[in-house]
Amino acid sequence: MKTPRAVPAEQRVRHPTEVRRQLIVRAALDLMAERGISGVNAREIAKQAGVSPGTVSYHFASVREILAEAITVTIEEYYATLTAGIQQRTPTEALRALIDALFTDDTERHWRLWFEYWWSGNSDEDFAARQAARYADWHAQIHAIIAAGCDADEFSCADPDEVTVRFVALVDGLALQWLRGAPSLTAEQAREHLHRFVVDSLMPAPNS
Amino acid sequence: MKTPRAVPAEQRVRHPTEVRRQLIVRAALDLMAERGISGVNAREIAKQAGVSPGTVSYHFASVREILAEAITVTIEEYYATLTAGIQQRTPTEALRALIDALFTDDTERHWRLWFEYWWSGNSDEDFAARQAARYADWHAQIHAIIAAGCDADEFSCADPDEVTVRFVALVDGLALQWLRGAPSLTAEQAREHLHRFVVDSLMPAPNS
Amino acid sequence: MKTPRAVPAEQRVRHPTEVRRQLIVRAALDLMAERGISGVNAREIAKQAGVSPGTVSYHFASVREILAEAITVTIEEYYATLTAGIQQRTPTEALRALIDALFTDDTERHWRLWFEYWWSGNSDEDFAARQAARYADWHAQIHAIIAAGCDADEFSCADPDEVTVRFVALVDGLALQWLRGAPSLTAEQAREHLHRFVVDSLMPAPNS
Amino acid sequence: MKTPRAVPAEQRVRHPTEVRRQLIVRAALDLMAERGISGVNAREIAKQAGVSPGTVSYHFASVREILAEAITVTIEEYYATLTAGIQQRTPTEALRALIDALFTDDTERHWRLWFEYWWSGNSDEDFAARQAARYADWHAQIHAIIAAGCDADEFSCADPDEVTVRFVALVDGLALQWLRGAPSLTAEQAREHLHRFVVDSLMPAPNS
DNA sequence: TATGAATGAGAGTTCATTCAT
DNA sequence: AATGAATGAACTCTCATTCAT
Repeated sequence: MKTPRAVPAEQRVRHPTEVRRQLIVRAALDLMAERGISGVNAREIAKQAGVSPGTVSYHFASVREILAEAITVTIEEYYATLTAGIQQRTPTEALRALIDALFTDDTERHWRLWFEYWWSGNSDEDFAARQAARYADWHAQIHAIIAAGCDADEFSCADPDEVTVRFVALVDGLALQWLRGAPSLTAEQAREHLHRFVVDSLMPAPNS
Repeated sequence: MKTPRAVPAEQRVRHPTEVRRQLIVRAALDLMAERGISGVNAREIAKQAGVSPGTVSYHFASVREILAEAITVTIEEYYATLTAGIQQRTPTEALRALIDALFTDDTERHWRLWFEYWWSGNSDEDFAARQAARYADWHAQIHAIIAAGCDADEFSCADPDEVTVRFVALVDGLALQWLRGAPSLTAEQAREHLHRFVVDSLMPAPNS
Repeated sequence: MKTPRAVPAEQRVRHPTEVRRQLIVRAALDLMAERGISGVNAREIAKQAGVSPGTVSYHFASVREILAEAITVTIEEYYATLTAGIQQRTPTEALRALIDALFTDDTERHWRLWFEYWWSGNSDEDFAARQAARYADWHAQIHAIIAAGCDADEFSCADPDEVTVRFVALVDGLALQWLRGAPSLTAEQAREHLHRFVVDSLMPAPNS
Repeated sequence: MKTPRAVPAEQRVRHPTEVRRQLIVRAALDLMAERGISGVNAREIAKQAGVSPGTVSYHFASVREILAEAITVTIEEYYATLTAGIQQRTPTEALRALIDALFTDDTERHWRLWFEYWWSGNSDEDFAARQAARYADWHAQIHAIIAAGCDADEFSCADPDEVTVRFVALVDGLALQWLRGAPSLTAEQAREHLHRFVVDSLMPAPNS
């Protein structure tokens, strides 16, 4: 998860723009995870990336752009991880895998960056639109799994829409408590709570 | 050791420190609600409060202190409002009143400031400790209502702790979706969802 | 040597201007000795004196004036101490007493303040004139003792003026090394050096 | 996170850091000599150096650092001048050359800056350590000349250590009187006094 | 493509002084 | 005589951005 901090300094390499952009974005991500968004500035990004401030400006129009790009990358990677665990399983297994992937030590960084960035006031319209779409996707994916489970009689659900909203809200709310750290909720506890929620809401006692 | 300036005075209004501090905090809150936390600075606070920058520094040691104070005030007021609606009611009525008070246009500002400040990295240890205590209070209050309802046989609940955690997480998660604005959840929908959650979790069908 | 830091705060007393001025000057001296001249400001002087900033401004036209007054007081006291030890003695005893009074732990504060203030750029013409007169006095006093010793055949000196200049310069130079602290010269060593100087220059071997 | 400004550029001159640092230090020295240390600030240094305030900050971490560097340069140059006149001479000639180099109109600026800075409270530990070493060097150099003179029978001295301390103190004390300007001692008189001191202390009448 | 010295507006903070009370 | 809230210019330092090389 940590980008190596290679800073040759003497033998500076020329990279195609896309490669250099990625290196800079990775450097920015490391800094953001370490010091928080307000602790990141152009000079530090340049130093972390092993290039001069001019190089950073050459490849990006502004620091804002770097941060937005970095957050986008973080979220893409996170969703890719989540989605990867879902494919080709029964709905029950899919939900279990999803919940287990949501809160891990690896994902804490993603959640933290995401929350912090969201409220930092740095997001522009373009970015907001993309994230809204991403969030709708996430919502739809949960809904699809639940609906499939209902269809296959794995789940017994009166209202899949209702359960979806509740599930998504619960995920965000538990994440918040987890990151906030008080009254301390561990990643494991958050996962267990979600598993219980699935059982309670979608798998009622067979004799009822 | 440099010669200082004269003071025109015009129409100086004098206030006791406590009054002036409150005026400055209110000015800061207005700015924070309008422009976000990163859009607030000492000069603007002074202008908004109708005083000179020196006056702000006279009453507060730092801008950070103003922001922390402002957020504290916001939260205190919000919790006071919530708590006011709870007293002297049956548990069922108390929960209903609480939910209706949680998401209103008035409270949006509180939620927004609260989230933004939380992630801004401006909070110090002292502040964090106070907020953790406040959050624990909130948790305890919900738990008390639910437990009282169970004791009075208004609610039927297997595990009050479980329900409390779920309720609190749901509140935060719905608030997040509401403020985030995508996929747009209105305050009314959030309230309705919570009301349904109470019915589902605490008031099962009587014949069961 | 330390002014007590009485700060009643509740029961503030009214003092005649001269008394209040002295209290403020003493407070300023304590601060100057403790933190150096650049570490002293109007607010701190007021706090140390147990009065409000306004009171300081009421009694003094400027901070500069307080500092000048404070240094003047310091020097007056120092010279009074030096002079006290000289009266009614033989020239030899007078010089000995003088040298012993020059460098003591008590006088370090006086020297330090004096040097620091001298170079701080705060001295105005009025102050400079008074200090020049004071310095001429000091010079004359040394000269008088030496001349008296020569007249009384206690000292054998070819040129009293010459010896006076050398003695005065030596005093200042040793003080500088002492305060500077490197290569460490103690107060005792400085005194001994001056005593040897007196013997060398004014009391040659009787058989020569 | 605020939008920055454009740069007019006009006639920007670019220098390697080391060159620019020296130019800034020279500018600071000019100001210090003219207005005293307390009259120097970052803005003025920038203006004097013909650069923007930002450029000053780019090359130095703080104003303090500039002042310390400036004083160091001053002292280095002064000692270099003194030392230059000493080499390859007899001890007698060396001392004469040294004394003549000590007090000249050129060196007044060095003495003044040195004294002023010493008491300004701006010096840090690092600086103090370096200056202590420099002062020890100076002491050692005087001692070496005197000892060489004694060995070569040019000087007749009972105690070279004693004479060294006295010589160094005399130099500082005379400098103080010279710069202080009251009771006015000229550079020429100071030099003459030191020459007489050398004759008195190290070159007694041949018949003794 | 990459550099890094240069920019300058603006940030937070300090502080001697004023003046209504 | 004493207060202390208020002032505002001036301070040092930051930093995203520019541009000649």
